[in-house]
Order: sequence, then structure tokens, then C-alpha cells
Amino acid sequence: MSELKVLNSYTRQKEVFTPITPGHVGMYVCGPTVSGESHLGHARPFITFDVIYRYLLHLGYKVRYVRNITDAGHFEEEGRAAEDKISNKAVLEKLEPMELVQKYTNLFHWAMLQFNNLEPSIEPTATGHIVEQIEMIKAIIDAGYAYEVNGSVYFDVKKYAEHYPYGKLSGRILDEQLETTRDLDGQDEKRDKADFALWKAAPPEHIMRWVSPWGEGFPGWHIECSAMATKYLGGQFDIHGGGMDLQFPHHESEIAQSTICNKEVPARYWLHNNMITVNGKKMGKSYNNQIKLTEMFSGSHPLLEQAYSPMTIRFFILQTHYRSTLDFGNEALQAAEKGLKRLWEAYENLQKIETPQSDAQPDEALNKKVNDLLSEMDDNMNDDFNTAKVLANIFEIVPVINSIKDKHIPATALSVETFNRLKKYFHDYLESIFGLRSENEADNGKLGGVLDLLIDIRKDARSRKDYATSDRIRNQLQELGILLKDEKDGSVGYTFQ
RNA sequence: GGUUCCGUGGCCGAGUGGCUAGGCAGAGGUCUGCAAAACCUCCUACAGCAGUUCGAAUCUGCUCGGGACCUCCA
Repeated sequence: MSELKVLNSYTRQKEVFTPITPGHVGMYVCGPTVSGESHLGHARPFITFDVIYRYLLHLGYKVRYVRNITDAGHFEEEGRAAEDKISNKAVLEKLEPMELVQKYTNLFHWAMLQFNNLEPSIEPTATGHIVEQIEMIKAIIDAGYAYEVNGSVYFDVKKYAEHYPYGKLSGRILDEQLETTRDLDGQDEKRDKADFALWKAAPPEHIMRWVSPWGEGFPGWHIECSAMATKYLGGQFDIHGGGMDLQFPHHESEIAQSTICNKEVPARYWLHNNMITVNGKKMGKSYNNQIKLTEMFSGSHPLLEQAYSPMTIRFFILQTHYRSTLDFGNEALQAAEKGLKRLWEAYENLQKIETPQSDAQPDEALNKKVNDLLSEMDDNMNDDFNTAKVLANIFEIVPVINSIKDKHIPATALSVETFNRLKKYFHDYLESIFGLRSENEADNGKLGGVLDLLIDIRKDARSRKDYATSDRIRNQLQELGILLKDEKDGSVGYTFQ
């Protein structure tokens, strides 16, 4: 079997993945800022890295997956600034900062559950690690790479760049940075415009504040990840993941901070997922084109023609390589929905087909084809997690499964070994690695029993050629979104639309 | 302006030198009480121009078009 290779943003090379400690992987992924509701774009990294996490587990690694919750410091709570201007009386009616953070954290966890994402091993919060962040800032000051001005602390990028390869990850050269005319907060305090805040003094009206050696304030944007990654994964760990838009300045700054504190680049492999776009433009705040996850699930957004289930979205994302942009579109989502349905039905059919007792007369060509397709799945997954190609292979096998089910091909066409391998691969890839699951409502509960009863009654009607009754049952069920299918062997299946 | 990525058939998307990617849609067919589903077949594209090569969607150059980052951002 091929070995796992990943495209390392840090070196821009596809490299063989070799963990620092054999058998163990430490992975840090930048988590959500819980100042608002997650949108479709946010779903991409969490699904992408969930699949990577699952695949590493599948390969037998013991993985410590750390994904933070950014609940402190640098964000503006939605609507707060505006409200403050409108009325000071509203203060008492407003949510406490931690109340707001709790609300969106809960909502985020709910969305992750909908997507069937595994929980990270550790999900540290920024507010829970103020002490660690302060200690780290102190160490950077002691090392001579940060300075304090009016209760704020800034990282000395220019000095760092003299000794370390600043800009290596994001591919930029310090001198070529655009002269910004923007009047950023604290700009006049910085020695150099490239410097970034490690700690910010809190103005009196700022609610989130902590005591520090430099006065009351809050941590800078980048330090939390450095502090928490160091604490739980050590000075250097294996994988650091996140969206491409975090490469600069966030990850570049993380590298600088951690390098000063830990004397080494924090992560060996930097993986970045690309953006989800709408009409070619990145989904994000600045373009005002976000579709919230709750809106995706309910279909309540002007851009949406219908609701899209969590599994449809997950599948939609997996149909593209994680490093490519993925353009949102109703047609594309609907294609994903239908494709997933066909795929899942084939998977369910496969589970129902009895593995032949012995090799009768296997079709050599077909056996080879199936086995080659299965083996390629591993190769494709090992090639920087090419889930799109894996799915293509799976789809090529779908007609084989359905043909066996419909008796177009005898089950004995596949050898026992191939059959078992096929079942194992479909289970491993679809459920364990891709994290897909059935959204069929009748899988549990009493609906399945009711349907079986109706199917039974309809069968009687049909045997009497009472098609009025049988069609009535089928048509009415269809109006409810339940589709009956008469199979070749006389049995009746159903699917939910 | 700097750095960088991309432009694939009606839509979405793999693919980095030769071999049908795949999904969805569309057309025809098989099956079926009728459907649906499934299966079979078809639709064979690579922004433009020039070059390298026996051979290019894939390499090089230029042109056009779009995006990302440089500011909060997944």
C-alpha cells in the first residue's frame, strides 16, 4: 500500500507524512470564533479535518486532536457596538459576553453533531488559558522579541525577521508589504506596522478584561493558539490545520511566537483548506454572502431553493479536493443530494446481499476491476486526502452492486474474498472515514413497522390486481415524501425523498 | 502595487505528458400492471495564441478573464 503524503503549505511540497513519535499524531486545528453563528464556509475546515482525523485513526494512529474555541479578546460581539450607540439603557438587557459565547458555542457543537463530526480530543477555550497566554507573552518579552507600550504588548516582527524566516509560510516578504493607510487601533504605538499585538490594554468600556503584568486587558489574536497548542501538543507537533485565509497573518504570527518560546517551528505539516465561494467570491463577512448553517438545514435563505441536509453538505464538500475552492450553487448541492442518495442505497443494498458461500465461477475481469478500484481508493486517500477521487471510484462500483442486487450479475461473479473486501471498504470509507450516515427516518422508531404494514396491504391488493388500491397507497405515500419501489424479486423497498 | 492560485463538456468537479475520472442534468433502450428505482448505451471538454515534444488539458512564453492573501476572516 502507498504511504500517506500531504501537501505541506510550509514547504509547498507534497511530503511523506512521518509523525514525530511513531504511532502517534498531534493535530491542532483552528476552531471557531464564537461571537456569531457558523456559516457554510466554516463547515469546510471542520468537515475536512474531521475526515483527516478519521483517516489517521483508520490508519491506526493514536491521534490527539486539539481544536480551540476562540471566546476571548479580539472580537466584537455581533450588534454590540451598534446597540451601545443607540441606548445605554440596553446594557442590562444585553447578553453577558460569556452568555453570548456560550450560546454560540452550543450552537456550534450542535452543528458539528449534525455533520457527524467526531469530537476533538481536547477543545480548549481561550478564556480558560489566559494564564498560559500571559506566561508565553512574558517569555517572548524576556527573549527580547516583544515590547510594551501603554499597557499593550507587541511582537517585534522586524527583529524576528532578522533571525528567522518570517513570511515563509505565507510566502511574503516583509519589505514588500503594502503601505497601509488604514488607521488601525494602536498603530501609532507599534514600532513597525508589521508588528502585531500579543496583549491589548482594555479601554474602560471593554467588558472582557483580565489582569496582567501590563495592566487590565485581553490577549491578542494569535497568542491563544500558540499557548494552547504548546500546552497540549508540545513545542513541536505534527499537523496544524485551518483555512487558507488564516495563513497570514494568523499562522505566520503563531509560528513567530512559538518559535521564540519553543525554539522550533510549532508544526511540521501545515494543511490549509480552501474557501467556499458564492458566485466566485469567498463566503465571508466582507462580502455579506454568508449562508448560516441553520439556514442551510432549513432552506431559509434567499439564495437557497430548498433545504440541504447535513449529510448532503458533507458529501458536497467531500466531492472536491480540500485545497480547491468550492463554489456554492443550488444545482451543485442538488446533484450532491441525488448522488449521495444513490450511493447510500447501493451501500445498503450491498449490506443486504449475502456473501457467496464459496467461489463458484468468479468473473476474473470483474474481480480485477473491483479490486483495482478498491486499492486505488487507498492510494487516492494517501495522496493528500483526495476524497473526490475516492468517491469517483466508489461510484464506479455502485452499478456492480446494483446489478448483483437486481440479479443482472450473479453474486458468484465476485469471489468471496473480493466480496468481503468490497463490504469492508465501503463500510470503512463511507462510515468510518468519510463520516457519512443514514438520514433515513425509519431506521429507528415505529415508522418502519407502519410502512411494512402498508406495503403488505398493497401487496395483497396487487395480487388481486386491485391497482386502484395499490396505486392509492403508493401515491399517497409519495405525497408524504416516501417512495415505494417494486423490486424484481417481488419485494418492496422504500426511500425518503 | 506585492505575493499567489485558478480558468475543464449544460451545471459541479478529479486529473499535471500518452490510458473513458466521477456526480447531476439531457437523449435512447431494458425491466415493469403502471410508476419509480436500477441497469445498458450515447453526449468525449480542457480560456485564447504561440512554442517544446513522436505525443499536451497536463511543460514553457505571451494575452484575456476570475479569485485569494497583504485588514477581521474557515
